[in-house]
Amino acid sequence: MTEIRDRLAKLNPRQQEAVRAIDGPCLVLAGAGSGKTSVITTKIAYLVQECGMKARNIAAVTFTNKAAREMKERVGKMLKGREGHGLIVSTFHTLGLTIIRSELKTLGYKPGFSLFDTDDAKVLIKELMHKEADTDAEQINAVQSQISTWKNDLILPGAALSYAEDEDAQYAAVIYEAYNRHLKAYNAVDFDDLILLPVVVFRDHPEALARWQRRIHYMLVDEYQDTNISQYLLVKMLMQDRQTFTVVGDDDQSIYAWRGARPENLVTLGEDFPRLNLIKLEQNYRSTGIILRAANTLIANNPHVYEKTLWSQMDDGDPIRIIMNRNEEAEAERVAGEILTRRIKESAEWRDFAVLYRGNFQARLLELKLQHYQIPYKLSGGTSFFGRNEIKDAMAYLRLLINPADDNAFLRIVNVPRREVGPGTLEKLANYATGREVSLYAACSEIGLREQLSERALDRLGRFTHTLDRVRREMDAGQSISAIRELFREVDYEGWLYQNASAPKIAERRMANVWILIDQLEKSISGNPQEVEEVEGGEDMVGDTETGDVAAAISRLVLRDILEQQAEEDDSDRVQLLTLHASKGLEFPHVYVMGLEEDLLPHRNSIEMETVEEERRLAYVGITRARRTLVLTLARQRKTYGEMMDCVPSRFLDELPPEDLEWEGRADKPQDQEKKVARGRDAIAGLRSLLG
DNA sequence: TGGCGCATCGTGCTG
DNA sequence: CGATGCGCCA
Repeated sequence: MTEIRDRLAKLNPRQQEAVRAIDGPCLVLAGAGSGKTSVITTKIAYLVQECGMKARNIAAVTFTNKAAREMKERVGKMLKGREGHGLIVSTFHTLGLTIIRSELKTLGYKPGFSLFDTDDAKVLIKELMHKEADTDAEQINAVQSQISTWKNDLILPGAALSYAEDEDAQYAAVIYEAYNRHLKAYNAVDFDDLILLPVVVFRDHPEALARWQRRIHYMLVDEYQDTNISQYLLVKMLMQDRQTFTVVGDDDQSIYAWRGARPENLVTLGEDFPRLNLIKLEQNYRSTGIILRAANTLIANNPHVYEKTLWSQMDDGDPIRIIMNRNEEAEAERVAGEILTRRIKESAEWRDFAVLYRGNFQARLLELKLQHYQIPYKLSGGTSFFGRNEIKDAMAYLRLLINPADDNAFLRIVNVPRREVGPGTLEKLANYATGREVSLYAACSEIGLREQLSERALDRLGRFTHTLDRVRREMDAGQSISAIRELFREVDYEGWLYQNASAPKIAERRMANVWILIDQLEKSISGNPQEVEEVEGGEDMVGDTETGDVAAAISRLVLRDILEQQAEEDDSDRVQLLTLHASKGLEFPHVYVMGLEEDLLPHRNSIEMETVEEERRLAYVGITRARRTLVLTLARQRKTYGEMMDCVPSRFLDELPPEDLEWEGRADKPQDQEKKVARGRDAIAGLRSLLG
């Protein structure tokens, strides 16, 4: 028996059916813990080893880096030698980036384009809005998220302008148009463009689509319920001719509607591909009977398109414990104490425990308690590294080296460290650049600028651009990383950090962060030069010069594709602290979910927006992460914005089967009474606010 | 130009 | 309560 047949034999009948369905479109409705990752990874191996398909013609797409990494690892174990060569396993965004890189010319972009993260985009939108009127942060956020929504829905500025109904939408559409225009001038794209632009280029250039259709013969999409319209179209376009794909999803785990996900894509798929083969995976291999029952009971409160009932052969296991605490500090204390004792009792490892919560801020108190007990933990979702000013500065330097048209990067660092380039100089420079229709960087070396600026100002700008020009030449000569390191020394970025920091230690730390970033860059360039090969016969192939690799690596840094790898390698034995969103796709023997309170889970915004169903799915995701024991905690009082507030237990607690629950810290009847009164009060307050 | 102090506001989730 | 941001003063 071959290895793959052996592997297949270990799957249950439904899973085998899902693996074997290779001739047409296939939708696998996979409940939590039903082994969907096994199905995807086995299917990839099956396609290669049993069906003779080349790995380079297969693309598996996920939503998170973590999921992509895990899948790569599992497939890597199955495919031997060069069998896996050229296989694409990546996030939607990374795939989009690769497509854009291969179709640059068609799209009208230049090599070395910048990738703007949400912060970069915000800076640009803010500037565009300030030209119109005085604006506050809230308006900026509103416009930014509106633009993002349009891009996710594949609505281009022209369409947005003509469809915009009210004045606000009209205004947002005007900014949208200007925003896109500026991005293009900066030779930059944003996160949403990574999906949108491939769809647009495929739509407008059939030969580009054909190139990629020749490259990808079979597609597998994980977490399909999380796709937005643009992502769905991307898959649909690539697969419309061959109709050979497998998408795996679970509408009960759709928790990203807030960022444009369309779980109804599960239904649309059946309409667009009538031959669709629908396979349900309903056997759960993960959780105890009680945990699974609780999950089923909870989610039964939501409407369903596809009915599905998870079952398991596991024992009932321990009851679910619900621990009510005096306040959020007692809650954190309790969770830390629980983990400490339970680890001994169950002779478990630290890594067997996960603490899940709604918002990252909830982790702060817990961290203190864990530190106090000297419990090792790993905090996930730390976007903090890229939020740091020194990292933003460093990224701006890198971007400007690769892409001189990136005015945003230019403006961030032209005077960092101080070069005595003030607002006056910049305004004149900007006016001149606008008039000449060139970038700020290019404008610096134009003769005409001499009439606008003083000798001194010109000299300062010149020194800045000459330094970067020289570094760029060194990079072209193949000395990228050492040239970059030398650049930071030469501009004395460290000195600037020391000047600005309140303590030398802080400056030291910040400089170390910059070196970490550059080390990562170096590793990723020497480690895997081009993760995905370019399409064959692509006339617009990205040259694989070293600067090209640096450019690609920088983009991947922005996508957090590289740095997390580092964190993951350090898979030491630690308690995992995660948001509920970040926990999707993972499992742990012992799970704690904190803060089961109204306004927190469900989140208050979701109550106001009447999207509590998504919060219920979020709770469902949390519950179904647990293999053996599950503990839900809540606080009677919680400090919000520094003010003590009374909390009401989450409605989701009432939706669990009471006989499987074991309450702690709840005085029986009177407490229930109080709860009802409080909830009534809440409802009245809600009504009042509705009536204005 | 820089440093400090006060005020304001938020704190849901991701690539 | 904390972080950020702005404005005022040196």
